[in-house]
Amino acid sequence: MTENARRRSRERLEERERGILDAATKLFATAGFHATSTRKIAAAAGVSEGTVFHYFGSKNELMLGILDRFYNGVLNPKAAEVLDTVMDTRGRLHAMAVHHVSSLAADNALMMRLLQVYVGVELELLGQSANSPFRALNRNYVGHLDRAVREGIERGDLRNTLEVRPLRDLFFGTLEYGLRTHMYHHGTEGLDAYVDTLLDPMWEGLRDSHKGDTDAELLTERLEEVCLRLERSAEKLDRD
Amino acid sequence: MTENARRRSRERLEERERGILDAATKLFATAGFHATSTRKIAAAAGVSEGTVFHYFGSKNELMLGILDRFYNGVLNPKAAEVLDTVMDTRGRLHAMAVHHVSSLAADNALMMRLLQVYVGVELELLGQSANSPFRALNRNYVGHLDRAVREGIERGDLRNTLEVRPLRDLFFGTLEYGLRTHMYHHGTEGLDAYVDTLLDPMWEGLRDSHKGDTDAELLTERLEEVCLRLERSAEKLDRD
Amino acid sequence: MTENARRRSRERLEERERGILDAATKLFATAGFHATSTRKIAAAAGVSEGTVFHYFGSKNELMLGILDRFYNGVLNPKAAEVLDTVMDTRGRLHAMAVHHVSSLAADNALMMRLLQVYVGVELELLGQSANSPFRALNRNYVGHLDRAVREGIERGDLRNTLEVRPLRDLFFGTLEYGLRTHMYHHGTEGLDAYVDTLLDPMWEGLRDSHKGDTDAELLTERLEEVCLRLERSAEKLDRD
Amino acid sequence: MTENARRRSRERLEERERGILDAATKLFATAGFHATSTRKIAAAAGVSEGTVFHYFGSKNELMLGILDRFYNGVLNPKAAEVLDTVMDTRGRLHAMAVHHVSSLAADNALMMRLLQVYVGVELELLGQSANSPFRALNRNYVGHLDRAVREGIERGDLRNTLEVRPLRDLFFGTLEYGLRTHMYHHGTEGLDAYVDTLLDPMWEGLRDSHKGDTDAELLTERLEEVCLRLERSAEKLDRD
DNA sequence: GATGAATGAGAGTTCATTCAT
DNA sequence: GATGAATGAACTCTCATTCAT
Repeated sequence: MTENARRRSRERLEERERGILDAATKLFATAGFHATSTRKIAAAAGVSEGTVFHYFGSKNELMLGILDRFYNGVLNPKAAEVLDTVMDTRGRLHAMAVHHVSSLAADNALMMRLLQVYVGVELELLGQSANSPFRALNRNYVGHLDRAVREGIERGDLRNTLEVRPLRDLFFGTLEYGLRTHMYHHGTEGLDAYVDTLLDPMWEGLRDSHKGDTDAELLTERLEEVCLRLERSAEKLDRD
Repeated sequence: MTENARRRSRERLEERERGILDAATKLFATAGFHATSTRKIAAAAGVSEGTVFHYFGSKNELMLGILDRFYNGVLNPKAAEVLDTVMDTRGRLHAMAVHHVSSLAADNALMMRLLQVYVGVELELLGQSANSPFRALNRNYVGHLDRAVREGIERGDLRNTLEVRPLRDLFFGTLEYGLRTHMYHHGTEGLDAYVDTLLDPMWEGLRDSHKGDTDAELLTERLEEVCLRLERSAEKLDRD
Repeated sequence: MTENARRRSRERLEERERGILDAATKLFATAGFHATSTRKIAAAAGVSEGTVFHYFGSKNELMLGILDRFYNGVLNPKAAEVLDTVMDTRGRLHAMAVHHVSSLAADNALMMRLLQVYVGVELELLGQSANSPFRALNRNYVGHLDRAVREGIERGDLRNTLEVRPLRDLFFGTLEYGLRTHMYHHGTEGLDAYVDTLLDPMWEGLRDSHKGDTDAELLTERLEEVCLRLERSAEKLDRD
Repeated sequence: MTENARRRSRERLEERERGILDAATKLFATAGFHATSTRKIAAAAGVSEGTVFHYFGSKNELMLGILDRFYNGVLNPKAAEVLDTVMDTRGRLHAMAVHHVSSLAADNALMMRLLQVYVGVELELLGQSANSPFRALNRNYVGHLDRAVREGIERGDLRNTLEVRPLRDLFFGTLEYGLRTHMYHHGTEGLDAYVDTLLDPMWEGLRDSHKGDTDAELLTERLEEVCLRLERSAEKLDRD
């Protein structure tokens, strides 16, 4: 076999594998894991049923193949890039949030649903064993946020009382829940702006607020707000 | 049939229904929806397979029955009670958070897993239609947080720039994600304390931080209270 | 439910079970275990596939059900009866041999083939574990021959040098091998006569021919012993 | 291509064929025919799946290849040798029995199990057609016993009332059944001694006991045998 | 000659659901 | 009202075999 032929052959294999993964991703995300038969996947990928098992061994490994591709092909590379490029803490959190949300939302939110789907599957298949391959993938990815937070505290951007675990929960919990509800109502439209909206109060809760404010400035701000409300009340009374 | 007999009979029915719900709840949460056959549920509840269908019509309706009992029997009553009893905003958020988390964590985290489980199921059965009975249950429950937030803003406890939707995401997203990771590592132990840890940065991000640092701020607060009273009066006039 | 109805119901169940066993017996014996699908069995028995599994749980248990019915329903009862009725040793062996062979040969030799079939199946499924249910069935049945032999020796009908294990091998090995070859050539025709042909030399080898020894024979024995000793000496020299 | 190269090439082919046969023999005997996939055989033999089919065409032909090698490579040559070397009937039967049993028992009883396995397979594949290649192999081998018996009768060593077919059944049936039970309990240990134990009563049933109706005749006979044996010993001593 | 990717028919088994009793 | 036997469609997965390379 010539060198060329071998390369062409390997490309064909990878193309098939990709095709099966694509089909399975779409179907799992659309209809759920259990409602998607291997037959349907094979048909959607344009291969025979046997081929699916030739490539992935079992339906579960196929699911893991999808997750693996997503974490190691999309999430991790971009997260690492963000940390290498952006330096200020707020910018990092923002970039990671946008990246996280938009990755999950890509392809019509396939992956987001897929992750939800997988939680249930994992429960049935693996209990919640710490050795689950999915846990490993996730642990790896979450490490990027940890680094951003650690360095943010070192630089004095974040309160030094923050612990890393609650922060993970605050960050990913908010983003994923928020993504879910936002997409439920508006799809991917305005998603980036919504991430900002979510990040604002979060940032307020995280940043080291001792930096910079003077009492006078604070006071002014507050008084202005009170005025505003009083004016509104006055208007209301006027209307009646 | 005497009145007594009729009552006894009705009690028996309700007891059976409860038994089936209990068995199904435990099994679904432990092993997942698909991995739990109706046969197992019947066996665990000590009834025949046919009886399960007599009471619930289908496996899906059984699942909905579980969720309904949980929302309307546990979540909603307690949430309403919190709002009626506790008045200050931070206390309300705290009480609701603790309530939410501990309800989900009760019975060895059965319900938490169950909700996860259900997301996948719903996807398979109903797509993501807005008419899903589960959505209705959830919408209803989430309303309690909305009220707490709305009133918190009115009182000036929360920034008036906050919108209700992102807040829901921040609140429930953080709590559920946090509950998941906490229980994964430590079970229910130290859960309440962990809720505090999660709530602290959240609160910092939500509360109207201009309150209170200096004498001037105290003065501001007094002004705000006056403002609030005026607002309420205005509303009263408005309603009448 | 009336008493009558219950009985009728139980009869129906047993009839179905019998029907499935019959169909499976015929198919397994005709085509082999692996070449017979559960689908075919269900069709032959006139029930649905699910029903087969309702009654027997798995294909293997179905096989065991067949063997159990054969051993406990046919072989054992008749063997016990023989031992209770016939008293002289030769008659017993003869009756048991005829019974064994004709039971195996009944139904167009279904059972004989079935046993052959099963040996292979058992190998694949159970290794050759001593706990195999099939071993238990067989051990039980073989006990009848053991008894006949033991009592035969006690009465002086059989040589008292005979051990029970080699005897089992001689008896059943000859009969089954013989049955196989006979049926291969002639079917069941002349089977009983053939059993006699097999039994004759066997009996000669088993019976206590010393009944009736003379002094001359004793002398011969002594000569043989001497001979043996000489031979051994020769061998020793040979080896050195 | 040079002569040498051609030879080397042919050797490689035969080596491969042998490798596949060895692997398949071990796997079939260990796990059974159906439980052994061609994939496993290929892996065990260190070749690709396609190669197995290049050499043997199908799984069944592979099985036949194994049996053929066993009969024509092991059983037949030795049986022929026995008949050419040993002359007295009892010695011949004994040598053949030991040979038969120990061949079957070699390699951890692989072949014995294999034959059991094959019976089931044959049933499924070929029905019981007389043309089966396996029958032919077996018929051929059994011929050796037939010859020993025929000549034994001619010499007056065996009763002239014996027919050849029942004798085959007695001989092979007892040996194979006995081998099975012996190995089940004790493996190959003490196998030769056990063959003697089986052969003793068999011989008693087969030999012409009329030789020696009178004591004098018996005595003569025995003495002749002793002479014969002594002569053999003498020859042996001579050779050294 | 050797490979191993691809096939697709068919296997055993499960399961929610029905309905006669 | 309660039962549980009966169903049959659908499932995941295996496998001997083929054939382009």
